[in-house]
Amino acid sequence: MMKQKDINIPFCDNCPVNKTGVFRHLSKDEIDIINFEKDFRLYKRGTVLYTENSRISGFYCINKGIIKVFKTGIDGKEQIIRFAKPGDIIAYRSVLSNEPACTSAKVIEDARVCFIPAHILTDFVNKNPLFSMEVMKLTCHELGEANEYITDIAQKTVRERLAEVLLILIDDFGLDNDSYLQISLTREELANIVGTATESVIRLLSEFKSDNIIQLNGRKIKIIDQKALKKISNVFS
Amino acid sequence: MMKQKDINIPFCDNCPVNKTGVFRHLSKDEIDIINFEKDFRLYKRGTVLYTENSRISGFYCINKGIIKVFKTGIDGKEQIIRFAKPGDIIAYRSVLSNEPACTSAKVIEDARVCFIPAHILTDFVNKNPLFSMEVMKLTCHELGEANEYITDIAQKTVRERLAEVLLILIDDFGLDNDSYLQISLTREELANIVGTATESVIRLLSEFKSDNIIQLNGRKIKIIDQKALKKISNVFS
DNA sequence: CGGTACGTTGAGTCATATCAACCATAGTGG
DNA sequence: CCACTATGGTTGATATGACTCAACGTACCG
Repeated sequence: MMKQKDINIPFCDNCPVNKTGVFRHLSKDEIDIINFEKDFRLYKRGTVLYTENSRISGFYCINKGIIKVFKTGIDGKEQIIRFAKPGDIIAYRSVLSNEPACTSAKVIEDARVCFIPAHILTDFVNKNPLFSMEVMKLTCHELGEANEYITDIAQKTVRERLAEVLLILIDDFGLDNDSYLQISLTREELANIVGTATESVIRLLSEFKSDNIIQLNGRKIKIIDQKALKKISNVFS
Repeated sequence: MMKQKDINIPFCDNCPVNKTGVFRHLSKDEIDIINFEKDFRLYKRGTVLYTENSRISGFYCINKGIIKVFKTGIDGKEQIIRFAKPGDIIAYRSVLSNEPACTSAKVIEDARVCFIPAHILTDFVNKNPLFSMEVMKLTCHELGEANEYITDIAQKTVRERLAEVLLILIDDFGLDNDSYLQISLTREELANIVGTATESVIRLLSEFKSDNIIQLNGRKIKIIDQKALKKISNVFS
């Protein structure tokens, strides 16, 4: 226990993740089990957590930082499927369906991550219906988002999608006091979310800039006109 | 009970669906409950089972026929997400996540369908861990497929995707003795899977035809050279 | 017989990908 | 300290895949 304190391992029972996330219906005892069995890890930007087609012996719970989850397509081009941020869990799909990972995961922003052995997830799912239902809801929610994504990519133009991606990023990571987007991505990464070429993202971003919708400082993107983005993206919500 | 026999309602306990599908771990008693509570329905081609954004009071189990599950995008253009065939269940996502449906469902080929009230699904998930795990696996599997789909649409050309869709249809619905694809779709429906314009599908199909990869008899598609399709689609499996 | 839905083909356009050159920055090693 | 290299960003020129629009053919149906 001292050791945990020494290197600043987060204790599960006061981890903010518990209050809101998928773990919210676990008992004190169950949380303690996770706390005991989990393996805490620090990852620098660029580190790969796991790769496609590999078998994984557990799942990851993000305490801090940002992870990108992606598939590798033609010519090794990455397609970013989603981001994981504090409170999110990743690789659970592979554990539950007992299949090899269908995605890879890489650190975007230095991260603190807990690795939790697979048997805990399956045990709890079997023994705790409330938890099970929570995991199910999470999966179903992700499935719904994936379906949305499919429709968008299939039907919208790159321009529309880029605007939409910016809106999603604003939603997920927020803006700081100066309206700067709180996640920093390379142009290539942006392209790999939108599903387009790096050059196209660059061109469209500078178009948005000349239209006074955003401002650009290197990788930092300042959002000026969110309404305009909504209009471009064809999202009316 | 006589009534069931009269109009040919399938009994759940000898429904082939039980052996392989998500229901395989239900007890005799549980199956009986479904059999008692389910509502059997016949649907003609074109019938809509449910639509996007509606609340659904249960889920559907397909006994016969084919259903298309789709989202409605820009200008009402459909994006087909998947097909449901005998043994598949649909709308369970909406029930489990307690969200409105994120898709619509329409009959492609005259269907026999059982409608099962929502509470049965949630009850069984809560009480029967094996069933719960089975549902979870199903969801996770669909999620994996959705991710695959996203990557394909984002990175492949229409030509590649059309070839891949044909392969998937062969996999899912099989070929008859004359190598004809066992599902009949309009050109527009094909386009709505691939995520392209109807005209593009038509042009590419006749290209495949002149390359002796397929033959066309109206909506019937005869598969001549599956290897060529694999090559075109960039799938090496 | 007209109507409706589906299929086909052609022509023109445009968005986006590709290819290539170039700049900026930062880290590396001699 | 200076090449050296790698990585990321930008811009321009060019090519082309795919969409749109439009016309027309076909088949089935009441």
